Amino acid sequence: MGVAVTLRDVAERAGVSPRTVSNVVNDFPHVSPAMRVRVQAALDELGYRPNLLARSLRKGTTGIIALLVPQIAVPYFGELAHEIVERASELGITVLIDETGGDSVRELELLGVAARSSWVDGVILSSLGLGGSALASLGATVPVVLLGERTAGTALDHVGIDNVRASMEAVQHLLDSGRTRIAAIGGSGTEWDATSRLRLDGYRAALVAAGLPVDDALHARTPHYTRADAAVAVRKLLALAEPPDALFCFSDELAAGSLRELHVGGIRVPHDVSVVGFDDIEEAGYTTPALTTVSPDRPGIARAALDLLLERIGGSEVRARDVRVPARLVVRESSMPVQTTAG
Amino acid sequence: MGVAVTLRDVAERAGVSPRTVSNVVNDFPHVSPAMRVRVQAALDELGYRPNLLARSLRKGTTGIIALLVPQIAVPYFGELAHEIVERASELGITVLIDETGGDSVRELELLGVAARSSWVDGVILSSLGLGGSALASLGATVPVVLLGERTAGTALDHVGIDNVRASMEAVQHLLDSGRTRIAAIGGSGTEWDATSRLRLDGYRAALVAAGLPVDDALHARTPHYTRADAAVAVRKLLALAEPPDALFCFSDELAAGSLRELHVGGIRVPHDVSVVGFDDIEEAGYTTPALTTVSPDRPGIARAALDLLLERIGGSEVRARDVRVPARLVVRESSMPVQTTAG
DNA sequence: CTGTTAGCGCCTTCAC
DNA sequence: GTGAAGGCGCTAACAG
Repeated sequence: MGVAVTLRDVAERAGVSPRTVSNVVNDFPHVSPAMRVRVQAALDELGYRPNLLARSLRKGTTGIIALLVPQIAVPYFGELAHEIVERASELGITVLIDETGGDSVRELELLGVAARSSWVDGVILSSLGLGGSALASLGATVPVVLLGERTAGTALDHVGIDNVRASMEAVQHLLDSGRTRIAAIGGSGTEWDATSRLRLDGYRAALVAAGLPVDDALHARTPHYTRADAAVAVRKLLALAEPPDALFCFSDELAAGSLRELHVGGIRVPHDVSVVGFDDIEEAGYTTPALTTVSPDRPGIARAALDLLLERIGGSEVRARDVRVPARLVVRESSMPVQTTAG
Repeated sequence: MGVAVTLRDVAERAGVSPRTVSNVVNDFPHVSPAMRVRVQAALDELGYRPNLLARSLRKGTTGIIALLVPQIAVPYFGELAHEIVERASELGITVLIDETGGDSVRELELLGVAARSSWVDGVILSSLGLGGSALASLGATVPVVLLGERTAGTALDHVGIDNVRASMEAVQHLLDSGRTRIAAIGGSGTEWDATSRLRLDGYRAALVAAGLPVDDALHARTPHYTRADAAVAVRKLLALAEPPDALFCFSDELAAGSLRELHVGGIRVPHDVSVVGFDDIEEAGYTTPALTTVSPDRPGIARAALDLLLERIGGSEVRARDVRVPARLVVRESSMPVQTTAG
């Protein structure tokens, strides 16, 4: 497995003390140029690579952060992870990704491990609904930034969008284009799905504001946020005596699944039914028809999350902050006013 | 940041030596039950968590492996990462994910860092085309398993599918359904895209075997494998004097982008043009029409990669192996014989 | 400016 | 069965 070249080996080779070699390696100021050259030569010659493990043990910090997401294969989380990895890389930080499966038990477990094992300097947790009480058991062990909903009360730094507002906007857009029977798709109805609860709130608020009735039959719950879940939901909605003329889906995957199911049912989008999604994943621009969706500022989320985390890691003790990142509605074909989409 | 409870703290608390505590923590055999109980009590009381960093430094192994992929947000890699993370988790291994951007320089750089910094016990590298010569500079520092093409010669363990064969099958399927002007989409034509070269080989071989001419105009290269790349390619192909009646795309994303562009151009799939993709990402089952695609056994890849890697980490010195994982063609609507898809 | 000395927290050979 | 030392490789006090 190759020979481990240590600092001492290099020191001996160069005829100096380990201390001096360390100074050169870490670019410390007070080293004479001549010495620097000499040590550097020995360094190169032996192909020295510092043992990061030993360094971390000594310094008490690793340069690694953990990113905990429900599922890395879910496009939204994949794209989010990409943003975070990219930004972290710029900052010289390595990201360790783990999956929680959206399971709060496993969420806490992983958080606990990450927290106390000293592997990571901090954690970014994209939680589906970790409660504040659950977090109490953790104590203030590692810096944690929460993504998604601020379900942990004000205990943790948080970065997210205004889901209620964004949902209202999306539904308002459907109302503006003349739709009146707008269905909502998504939300498991469990305690651990705070996000969908907020999106549902926004949906209802928009209807109420427009003076429309809130018909519970028009909300189709789904166990998860997948394309497959949407198929079931859409079939149910289409079977109603008064089927909807628009669908507000709580994720783009749900929307994509809905588009497919509508197509299978011979229902034209947006002619017969408009569809709006949520997240603006890459795929949304390439569905048929292209998907109108709520687009959160993902790079902004990554940036804010890392900024907050690094500040905490740096030792900041200010009380938990809540960063609101903008989200805007991207209007594409799936909700275009009907007359403009002859096709 | 919480108080770091060390082994010694626990030892003092229990009135024993650190050695004994260590024995209890690591479930060593020769500890008297009474002692075990006493130490365990102290352990619990103080909330001891071993410092994994120190343990790793001592043992020379971390229980962490690195997964290097071009882009985690690319669905295929996201889904692959999921399989690997899930399987690794079962094995008690943590996965550190990093992105190479498909850049061979960065690939090597990350590999080198991973190799020598002692952070990781091994590396799974999904490379777009790392050359064997490039690897020579690395030396046998860490165990590495290569995914994708076996571009590193026989220096490294490798897991992959038979791209030539799978591509031939896909094209044969198109031929069987009566298509004769079959285009291929994908491949940057650079040195670093071994995968597309093989898929192209398979495509050509199938045509030749069927006695059809290989028309270079029918191969549209793309800079990457994205949906956006496909749009350009499809427009080019449609502008030909004799446009194709089928598209063989080197990724599902290219296929999804193609479907969209064909739709925009008013071309019916599969009536006018059949489309086949590659990878069988989740999305493939939900495009309109649903996508026929080559489906590699992804869990099999994850399993094989981890098995090989763990064996190497365990110290095996056998010469590099090459595991071929099966891939099968999943036929969906986008290539159905025309008469059956009155739509 | 450079060398010496201690540990970071853990595991493990050696004794008892 | 348990205690006492030593060291994994590195960096940070403290001299000099």
